Amino acid sequence: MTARLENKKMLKENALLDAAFDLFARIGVNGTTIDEIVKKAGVAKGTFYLYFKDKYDILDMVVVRKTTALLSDAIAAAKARAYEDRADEAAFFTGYLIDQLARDKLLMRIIHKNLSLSLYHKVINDPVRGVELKQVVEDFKRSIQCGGYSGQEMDHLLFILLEMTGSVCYSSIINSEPAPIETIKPILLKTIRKILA
Amino acid sequence: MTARLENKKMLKENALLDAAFDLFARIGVNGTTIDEIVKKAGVAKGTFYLYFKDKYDILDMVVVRKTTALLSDAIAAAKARAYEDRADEAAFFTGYLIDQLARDKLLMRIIHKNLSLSLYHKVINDPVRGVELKQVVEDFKRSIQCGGYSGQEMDHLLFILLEMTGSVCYSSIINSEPAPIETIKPILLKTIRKILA
Amino acid sequence: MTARLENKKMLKENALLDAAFDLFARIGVNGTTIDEIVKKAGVAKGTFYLYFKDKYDILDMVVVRKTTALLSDAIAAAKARAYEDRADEAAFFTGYLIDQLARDKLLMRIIHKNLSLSLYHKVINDPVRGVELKQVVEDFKRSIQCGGYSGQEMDHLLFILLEMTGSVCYSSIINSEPAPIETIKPILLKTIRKILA
Amino acid sequence: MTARLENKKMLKENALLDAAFDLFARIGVNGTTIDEIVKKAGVAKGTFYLYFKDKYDILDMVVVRKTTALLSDAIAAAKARAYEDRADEAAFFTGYLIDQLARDKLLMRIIHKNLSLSLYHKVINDPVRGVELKQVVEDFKRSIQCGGYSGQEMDHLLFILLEMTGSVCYSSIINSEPAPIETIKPILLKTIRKILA
DNA sequence: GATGAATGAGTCTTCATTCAT
DNA sequence: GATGAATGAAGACTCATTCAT
Repeated sequence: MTARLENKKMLKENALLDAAFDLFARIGVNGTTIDEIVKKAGVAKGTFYLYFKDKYDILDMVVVRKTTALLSDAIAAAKARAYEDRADEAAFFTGYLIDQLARDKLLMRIIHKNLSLSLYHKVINDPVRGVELKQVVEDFKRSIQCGGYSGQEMDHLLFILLEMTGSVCYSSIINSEPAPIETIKPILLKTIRKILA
Repeated sequence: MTARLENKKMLKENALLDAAFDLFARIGVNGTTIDEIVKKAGVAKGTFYLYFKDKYDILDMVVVRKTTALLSDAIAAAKARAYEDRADEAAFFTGYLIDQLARDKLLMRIIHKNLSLSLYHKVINDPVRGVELKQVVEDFKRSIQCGGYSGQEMDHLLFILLEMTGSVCYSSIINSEPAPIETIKPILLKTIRKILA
Repeated sequence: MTARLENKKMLKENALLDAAFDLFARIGVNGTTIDEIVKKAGVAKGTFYLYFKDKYDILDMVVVRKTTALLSDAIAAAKARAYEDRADEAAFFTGYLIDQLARDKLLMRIIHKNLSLSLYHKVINDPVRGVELKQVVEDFKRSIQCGGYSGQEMDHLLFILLEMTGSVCYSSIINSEPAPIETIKPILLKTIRKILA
Repeated sequence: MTARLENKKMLKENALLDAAFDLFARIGVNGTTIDEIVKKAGVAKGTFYLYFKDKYDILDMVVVRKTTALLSDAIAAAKARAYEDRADEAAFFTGYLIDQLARDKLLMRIIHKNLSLSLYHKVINDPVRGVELKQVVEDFKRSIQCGGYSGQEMDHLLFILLEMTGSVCYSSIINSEPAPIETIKPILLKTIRKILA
């Protein structure tokens, strides 16, 4: 296949992924039909099945793509700062993610509702960008070593922090509950700091 | 209407609620059809619409009922202990809830996936048991007054603790991720203690 | 059965007939459910079936009752005038009916859409008021004897006049099409006069 | 799309329209189900919704199609006769329509029961055949100018004549009430002539 | 590869009718 | 007679998936 044709193929696939992302985030996965996706993408219905098995297949692709892009972005931003202290870098990293998600509510919705652990592993094991991601996780763990948690506990603590951050941000960003993210963010960071103290 | 008839009506409604709870928790709300609910409940299809508007109506009823029962239960257990210290009582309360949810995975699933804030308010404003619930919330807040948070922040902190506990327990109890609840529980409680320190 | 009890029965039946008339005229026969009728009438669903076989049974009753009342009324009004000339009486009779129907659109709707010939015969053969009605018909026929129609033709002409009047009035009264009844009525009467000339 | 495919599409749509026409006329609109229509048309249920919104959508299409064909036909027949006198042409036109409807009872039923004014306007404003139709209406009006009606009244008179003709023919053709159309037709024409005298 | 017409299983929802109380 | 809870057949509509072109 020529590069040009390859390109045309990618165009269709991307159009479908973009359309699906928007509809899933706005209407919800259940409320979205294949018909709406292909119409929004401007391709024929049959074309959908050339690229994806079904609705949940494209959902996974969407989530992986968006999550990878988000994390990749955060890594690049953090690297640009060239922090010497691992803890500072981790803090910046977290804050950066919160800010991104606060800005893009659709992204927040999609990721929080559909990022399962299996998809997370798909992201982390991506041959291209997985390496950097794993590095970030390691850095993060090293930065919290001083909190009084054992090595084994630390893995779990990271998970607790992620779950806490994720679900609190979701409620705050999407529903302004119990308050807008501007109000919640400092309290959240203060709490994280207390945990890591 | 005679008491006997009234009773028969409640039997049908309860059969529907029980059937719906089980199916929602096992198969998921979307995967469950009205047909399955009525078949499991042993009533005719039309009977469903005698008591509920649609699937989401009965879902709300199920969640409210189960949440109310769970909290009511926890309150009774806490009162039986007659704690003098508010913090001790709050700790027991939290632990009791975790244990209950660990024991009943279906309950964990239903509540975590479907307890919205509006439904929470329905529970808390129940004329019969809402009073006690509000008292528990107040007690909890008083018990964490020493954590270095302002009055306003404290409300938000309670929310953060709830979200953290809820989402971590869900993952741990349902998927044993990142570890079984027996492993996670002490780390979670340790973390809460650090936050409130 | 005592008169009092008999009376209570009639109350229910009348409540049902009144409710049905209103709903049929407003929502249409197909759009109306038994449930709505009994709710509006304030009786239990089962009670409906004590008095009527189904929706179309009560519809017939409603139409016969309303048509009989309307014609009875017109006859009484015509008699009160004590016309000497049959043609004058017939003209008054027709005008009276048009005015009544123009005033009561629901009545117009019910009668035009549901007065079949079989129901008309039920009305005309009513043992109590049928005699007067037949007399009116005979009077009418005699009054148009001069129009150049044979005896056989005259029966059919009466029908033509009724159909013309009925369908034109319906459209005019209900939809103001092609113009309001005030505009149409004189043209219609002028036309009838030309036919009978 | 190829002409062949386009053709196959039209076949399905036509099959549905034909099936619907027959069922509506025979069983009535309310008595007819989508299921019966698709079964008779030999297409799948989903196909129905590809072409029509619901039962009332296809009903409108059927009525417009049939009415347009009928009038188109009558115009062609009248033109073939090349009448010099407008009144003669109008008389032929009316008679032609009555004969057609007497021959095709289903057509009579569908048109009389479902040709609303809004649909009539759809027919009359058809870009292809609407022009001729409007011409016929104008010719008709000019032909009755001598009846002693003012210009404004004439519009309404045309409506009165149409309503009279339509409802009388319906009863006579469908129910032979008060007599078969062969008997009624001359009386009806005689009456029309008297009105226009 | 791309298309989009066609399919029909699957679901929801309504409502006339029954019958135990 | 009166009630109204219960029924389940009937019907409308959706939508993922296929396949001939």
